[in-house]
Amino acid sequence: MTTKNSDKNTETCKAQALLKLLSGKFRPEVFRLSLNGPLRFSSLLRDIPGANKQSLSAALRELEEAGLLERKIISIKPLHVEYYLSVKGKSLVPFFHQLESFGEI
Amino acid sequence: MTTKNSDKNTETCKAQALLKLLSGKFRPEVFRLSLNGPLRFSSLLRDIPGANKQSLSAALRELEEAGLLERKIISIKPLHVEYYLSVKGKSLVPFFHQLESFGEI
DNA sequence: TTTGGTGGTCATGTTTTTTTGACTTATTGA
DNA sequence: TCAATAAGTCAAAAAAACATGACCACCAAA
Repeated sequence: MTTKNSDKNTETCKAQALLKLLSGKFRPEVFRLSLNGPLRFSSLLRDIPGANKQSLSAALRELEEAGLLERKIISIKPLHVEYYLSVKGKSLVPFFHQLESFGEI
Repeated sequence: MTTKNSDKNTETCKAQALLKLLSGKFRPEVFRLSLNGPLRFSSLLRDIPGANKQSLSAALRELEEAGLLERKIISIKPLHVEYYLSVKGKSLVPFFHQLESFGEI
């Protein structure tokens, strides 16, 4: 088939895009922290060592754009925003567990 | 437990290190191409679109240092080198397949 | 109408990664 | 001895990622 090679390339590109998305700064931390429930921007900033607003913001935005996280304004009083794993995001959980176990090989 | 958090951090760090190793330029391609059997430097250079010697060399060296690839000189005629997946490398195969399927979500 | 809290953005530097092009080593065959 | 081929290395430039500090938007209460 002539499509075989191009299909494979597409797969590789997607795998690479996903890998890149997940491996950027603070992304694994955001991911793992969000396993325990919804997260607020300020708490992430506090809880992730060395995190800064700009990178964290970029991480959250990109993960949201990829459909892995969802963003929800929960209060307008002093303005609260929550980030939580989408269904798609939750489907990556076993992947992360696998990754952590591989890390120990 | 006080160890719980540090354990998780260790896991994250290891996962992150592995993510970095696997997500670098051309690494997923090298990985997937090597599923079909041993690879030569020049064929990788040909088959991976946009690949350049330096980055490819770095990818191969790092994957070898991590124990995922093995390097073998197979001929001394015009000097041939083969790269192939180690046992450890092969153990990552399902992980990559999972990644590729996620890429399509 | 000024202050305070939360959740950001923007412009600018700095650091890390990747690319590029010239050079190297080893071996064979002419 | 000289060219050719495979598999690289090295230094420098270019590009991408990341960090920093200043600033903005929104709303409420004082």
